[in-house]
Amino acid sequence: MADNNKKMVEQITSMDVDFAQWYTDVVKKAELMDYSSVKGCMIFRPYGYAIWENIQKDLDARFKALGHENVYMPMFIPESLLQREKDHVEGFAPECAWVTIGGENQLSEKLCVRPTSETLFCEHFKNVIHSYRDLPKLYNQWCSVVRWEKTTRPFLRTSEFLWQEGHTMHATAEEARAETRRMLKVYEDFYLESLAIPAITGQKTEKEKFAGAEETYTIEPMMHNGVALQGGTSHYFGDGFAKAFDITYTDADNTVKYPHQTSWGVSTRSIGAIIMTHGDDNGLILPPAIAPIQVVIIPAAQHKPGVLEKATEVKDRLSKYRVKLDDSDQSAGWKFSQYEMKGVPVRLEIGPRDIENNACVLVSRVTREKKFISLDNLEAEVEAMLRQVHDELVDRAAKNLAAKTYEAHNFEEFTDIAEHKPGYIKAMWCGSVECEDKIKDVTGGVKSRCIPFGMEPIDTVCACCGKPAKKLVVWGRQY
RNA sequence: CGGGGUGUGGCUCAGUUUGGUAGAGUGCUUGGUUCGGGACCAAGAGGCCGGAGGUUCAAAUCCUCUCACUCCGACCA
Repeated sequence: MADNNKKMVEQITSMDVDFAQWYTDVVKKAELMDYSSVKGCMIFRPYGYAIWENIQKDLDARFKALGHENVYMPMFIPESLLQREKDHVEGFAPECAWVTIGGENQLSEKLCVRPTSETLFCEHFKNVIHSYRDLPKLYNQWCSVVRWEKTTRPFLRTSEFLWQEGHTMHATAEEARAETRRMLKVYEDFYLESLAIPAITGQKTEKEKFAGAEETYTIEPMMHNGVALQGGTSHYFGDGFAKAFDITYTDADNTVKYPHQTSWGVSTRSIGAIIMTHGDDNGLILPPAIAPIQVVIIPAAQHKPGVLEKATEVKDRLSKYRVKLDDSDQSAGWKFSQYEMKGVPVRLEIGPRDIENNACVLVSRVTREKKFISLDNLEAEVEAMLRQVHDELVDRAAKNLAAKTYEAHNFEEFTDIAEHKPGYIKAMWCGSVECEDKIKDVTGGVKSRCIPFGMEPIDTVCACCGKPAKKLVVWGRQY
C-alpha cells in the first residue's frame, strides 16, 4: 500500500471539483436511493432504508426512555381543520398537496396530505385531555409527510419525506418549555453519539421560527463544504393551538386552563447530513452506530481450502455486531472498493497467510490504515476500531466546524467572509428583521441559523446596522 | 416559480451542426483461467434513441408542444 489516500473509485466526482455532483454520485453509487417516476419523490433502496431503520431504532429508544408513546394519525387533513390556526395555515398552505376526488366523486371538502400533524394531534388532544391527571401527553409518530417543494434533492429535500414528529401537551408553560429544550438535547446527543456529528444548537429568530410556534429551537450541523443543514427542530407553542382548538383541562384547583404544547422532529434529511459531513472522495463513511454493516469480512484467496471456514468462524465470533461476510466471487479488490463506497466503518481481511499466523487485518474506513491483529484479540480489536472510527469522525467534523466558523464585527467583515469563506459567521445582532433581510439580500442567501447556546457575546453592536446588539447569532447558508 | 444543462441497451456516454433506419465502454449471462486493492480470454443476450404531434420518400438528428432529472437562484425540514 504505497499511498493510502489514492483515489480508488473513479466513478465518484471529487468533492473539491463539484460538491453537488459528488453528493449525487455518492447517493447513487452507495445504492442508498433511486429516482422514481413520481416527481420530487425518491425510492429508498435497501441500504438507504436500513440506515433509516437504525436511526429510527436509536431515536425511538431515546424517546421511549423519556416516556413518549407512539401513535399514528391519518395522513389527510380536512381543509377546515388545517385552517384553525392562522399562522400555521399561512406557513404551510403554499406547499400543501390536496386531494379533491375520492373514487369518482368530487369531495365536499378537500383534504390536505399532511405536511405536519399539529392540527390532527390537537383535534385528538381535545378529546383525550380533560383533567390535569391527563397531562402530560407525550406522543410521537413515525410517518411520512408531503410538502410540495419546488426544487428537490435526494434526502435533503423531497416532496415526500420520512420523519418522526413528537407532539406533547403539558399543564404549564414551564413544563412545556422544558420539554422543548429536553428534546433538542435528545437530538443533540443523538447527532453526536449516534451520527458522530457535532453541531451548533440554539434558538431560531422570530423570522425563522416554525409557523404557529412561539419559540423554535434547532440543531445546525455544518456540512463538509461549510453549508448548514437544519438537522432537527423543537418547537414551543404556548397555548396558541390549544386556544384555537379549544383544548382545556380542569386543574387540581378546579379551574379550567389551557394546556401548553410542543412538537419536535427529525427527518430522513439526517441521512443527508451523515453523507455530507463524513463522506470523502471514495464514497460514504457511516458512523458505526447506524451503519447497516459495521464490519465487512473479505476473505482473500477464498477458493483455497479453509479460508471460508475460518472467515465464517470469525463472523460467528463477531455476532454482536452487524457483520457481513462477502464470499461472492468478485475479486477482493473489487470488494474493497465496493464497501468503501458504501461507507462500511471497518473491513476485516482474512486469507491463508493470516490464518497460518492466527491473525487477520482490520482496516478503518476513515484512515484506511491496515492493522494486523491476532485472532486471540479479535473482539476487543474490532470493538476498539469501531470506537476509533466514531471518535475520528466526531473529531474531523468538529475540526471542520471550528475551522469554518468565523467572527464578523462589522458589515464589511461580514460581507467579505460571506463572499469568500464558506461556513458559519458569528456576529452580533440588534434583533431587527430589517438586518436579517438586509444580510440575506446583500450576501445572496446568508440567513440566521440560530441564537446559539453557550457562546459569549463578541461585541456590543450589531454587525449589520451598528446599533446596540441584543444577541449573538450564527449565520450561514443552508441546504 | 425564474435561469442554465441533460434525456440514446442496466450504467456512463458517442452519434444531432450537415436527416439515410443505432455504436462504444462498462455491467449482465455462459464457459474457462484467475483471486492479498476495482483480473483476463471467448461466446452471447439486451435499445423502434423520454413522450406526443408535425415536416419529409426517409427523423435519434429539423420544427412545435410536453414530461422527467440535474445544477444555480427565490421558498422550505
